[in-house]
Amino acid sequence: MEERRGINVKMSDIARDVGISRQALYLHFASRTDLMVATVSYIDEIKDVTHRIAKLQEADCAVVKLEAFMMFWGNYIPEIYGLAKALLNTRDTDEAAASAWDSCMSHLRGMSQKVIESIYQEGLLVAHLDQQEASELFWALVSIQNWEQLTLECNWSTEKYIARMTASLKLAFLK
Amino acid sequence: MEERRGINVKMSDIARDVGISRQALYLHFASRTDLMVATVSYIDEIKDVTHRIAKLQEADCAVVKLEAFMMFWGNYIPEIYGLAKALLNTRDTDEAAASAWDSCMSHLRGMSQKVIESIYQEGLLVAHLDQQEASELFWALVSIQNWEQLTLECNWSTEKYIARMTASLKLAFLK
DNA sequence: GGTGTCAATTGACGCTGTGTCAAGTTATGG
DNA sequence: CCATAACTTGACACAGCGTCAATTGACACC
Repeated sequence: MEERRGINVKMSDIARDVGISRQALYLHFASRTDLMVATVSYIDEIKDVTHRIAKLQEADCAVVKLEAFMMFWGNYIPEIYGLAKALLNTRDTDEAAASAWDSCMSHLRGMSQKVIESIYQEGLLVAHLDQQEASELFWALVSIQNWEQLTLECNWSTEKYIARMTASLKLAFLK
Repeated sequence: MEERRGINVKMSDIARDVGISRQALYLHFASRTDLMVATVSYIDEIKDVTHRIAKLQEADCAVVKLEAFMMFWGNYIPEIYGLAKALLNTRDTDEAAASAWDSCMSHLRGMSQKVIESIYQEGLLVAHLDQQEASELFWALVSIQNWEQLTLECNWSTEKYIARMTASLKLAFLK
């Protein structure tokens, strides 16, 4: 998935790489979507995502929290991009893939909300957006699709992505 | 395409709607991708897009140009979203669809560049971004995927999208 | 009225990729 | 030695795209 950036990865490819027959994959996973969903959970566990996210909450001010979030997220996306892309591609034809994606996205949405809430509580949120609007916009701006466009199509490095995005988010949301 | 938002539209569906047989579609279009590409051109022609875009250049200051662009673009996306989505979905498996999409996107990129250039020339561009970086970021922010996320998933109205996005773009790019 | 052309029709087929099924093989532990 | 679990092979159904051959119907032209 990561090698091919989630595109053109067939069950037979996976089986070959793993060293078992295509059919044997179905002894472990009910479907292609099921395999992807299981992989998402596995990666979350492996990379200790829950813990890393919890640590973000320790930031002592909103600006630091925003910066910490972008540091985490900007470095995390490249690690999961292929799988995310594959899930995204499957989403339109497969209900289960759609809800798996939505579930991942709602986590991200929750994180955006936390950041915005923190900004709001320090009285730093720009006047023209309420908390919900700001969260939603923030969520859109840090979406994987935007990362994809900036890094893969515009050749931004991870560092550049993090730096420019962080700066722009500050301008867009902080008074 | 628009009805179903570009998802699950088969050649047989199109043929049935048009009132001819599936196979007859291939007398007019070499492939599904070819049909979509032809439709893109058709729509561009019908909606007089080139003309509407040219008019944007008449704006007499950068801020007005940015506002005019968002007015145009925010109202235009809903009209072409289904087709765009279909093209986007096909992109990963079909080279021709990919380059058709890229061509559309490079138009948008050109428009972003024009807006940013205008801002720069009036000395209003934020200091932490050069012209190219700003264009690329601008392009990402006004992407169809962001529109999709905000309007379809967050239920923003077209007006809300235009208003909030315009305001945020100003904050992010103008001194 | 006959003829040629063009658009469309029907029915069949090949291809890819997912998912299923049945029958047979191999390794391991009791 | 046997039962079980994990895996294998080969075959098949199904959806969707794209192709092909044979046929039909309408229309213009002479």
